[in-house]
Amino acid sequence: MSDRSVTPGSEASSRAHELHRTMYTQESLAASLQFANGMLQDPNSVFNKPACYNGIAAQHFFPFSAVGGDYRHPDIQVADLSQARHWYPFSTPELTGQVAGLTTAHQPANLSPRIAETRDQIKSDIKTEKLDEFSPERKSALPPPPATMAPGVYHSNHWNPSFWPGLTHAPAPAATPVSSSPSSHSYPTAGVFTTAAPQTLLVPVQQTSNPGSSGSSSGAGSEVGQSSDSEEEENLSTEELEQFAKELKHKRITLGFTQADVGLALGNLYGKMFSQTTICRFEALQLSFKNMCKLKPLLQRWLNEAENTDNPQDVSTAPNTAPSYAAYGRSKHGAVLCSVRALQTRRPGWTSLEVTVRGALESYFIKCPKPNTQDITQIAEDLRLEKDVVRVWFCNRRQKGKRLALPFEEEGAEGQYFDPSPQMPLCNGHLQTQGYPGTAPPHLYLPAFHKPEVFKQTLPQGFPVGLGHLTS
DNA sequence: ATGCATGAGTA
DNA sequence: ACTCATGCATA
Repeated sequence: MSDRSVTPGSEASSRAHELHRTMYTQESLAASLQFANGMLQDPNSVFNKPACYNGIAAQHFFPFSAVGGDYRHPDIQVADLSQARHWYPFSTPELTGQVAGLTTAHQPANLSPRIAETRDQIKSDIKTEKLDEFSPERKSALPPPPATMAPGVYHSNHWNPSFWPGLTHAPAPAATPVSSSPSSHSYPTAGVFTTAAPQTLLVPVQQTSNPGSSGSSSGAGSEVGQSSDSEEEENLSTEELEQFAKELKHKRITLGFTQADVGLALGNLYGKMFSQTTICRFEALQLSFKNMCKLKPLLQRWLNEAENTDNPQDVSTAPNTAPSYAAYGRSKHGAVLCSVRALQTRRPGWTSLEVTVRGALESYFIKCPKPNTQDITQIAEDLRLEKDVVRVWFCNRRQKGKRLALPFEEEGAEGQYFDPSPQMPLCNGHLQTQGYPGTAPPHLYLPAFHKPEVFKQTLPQGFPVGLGHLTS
């Protein structure tokens, strides 16, 4: 423990300027009854297909949140709604308190995803609600959300479709109807969901398609919504995905759903839950193309359902009685948490690196994005961190790098972007701090010089890229 | 919205 | 040991 710098809040300052508008606590909510048995399968096992895409070309991230930023317009009222929905106060396990199987009836019975009271009210309550929202009736009869979102508020000028040149999509096992798909086996623990509480699903899962109303979505309407059971995102274009992401966000907000709602709704509808994080990243185009393609059909269908039903909440989380999503999250060991205690305990392995440490890691990363074991050991020693922490940090940094890689490129420039995951030789020689032997030829990996903007997003605010002890 | 983490699949 | 998909915890 001594080698970890646990400094919660250390990031606050660096990100504060970006978070000023996010005044809410994480939106989160209860899962639906059918999960009460605590058998949530590991999401990863559901879709994770081998899909041989390796190397850097394998995964193309959308460079940045093309959608997200559009909602920051102060003059767009809806923006508030994007954060709003907190009718599910139990964002945390401790509040939910319920563990699968222990109890399933503490959740508000009829949580409507509608926009509640006034935004002001919502905001003012946010902090306090966490503690007093066990009242079942609360928000059960919220008025429908004002669908006032102005079309056209989305401009993702930033995102350049060309980031996914010639991508060979990835067939997605996706959107498998809860109970009758040939590919239903894709859901390992399908059994749990097959019963997907028919009652909570007022909308026929198999329906389909087409929703005329939501059609906008992929304007091309190409892939999705076709057949309920086999939505293979074969020919999704980047434009379609981008468009869909916008549409999803827009409509989700208009309908009064939070990202967490959507994630849970997918679980209710299709047996595959997703976290707020994933939905957020989807909307922000921060997932790999392949992943976007995989999720799109599910989201498309949810959207269709949500739009075509009179009771949006029906396609929502139907959260009445289940433990929060968190309760089903993977524990540090990949197992479903099964005790209140566990739920209330903070993740043991969580490491919060100090800003300076992060900066140092960033510097190391600039010099060598892919340190070998020895490098990692060295870095760990230098920074007094556990090797695993360092290793994971680099893994995540590389992953993140892919998302930040192409923000400013224009069409046809794909080849020159900052390559975040080069199969480059290890940079032993670059970590000179300790002067340990290195053999790899020097490779220039100083994106900061090429993409200053990228680093603005990466480095802690005000952090000097060049650390003193890091001779470059 | 994002940092740190897990775990499956893969090379 | 890495990539990738994904999520908890937190800002």
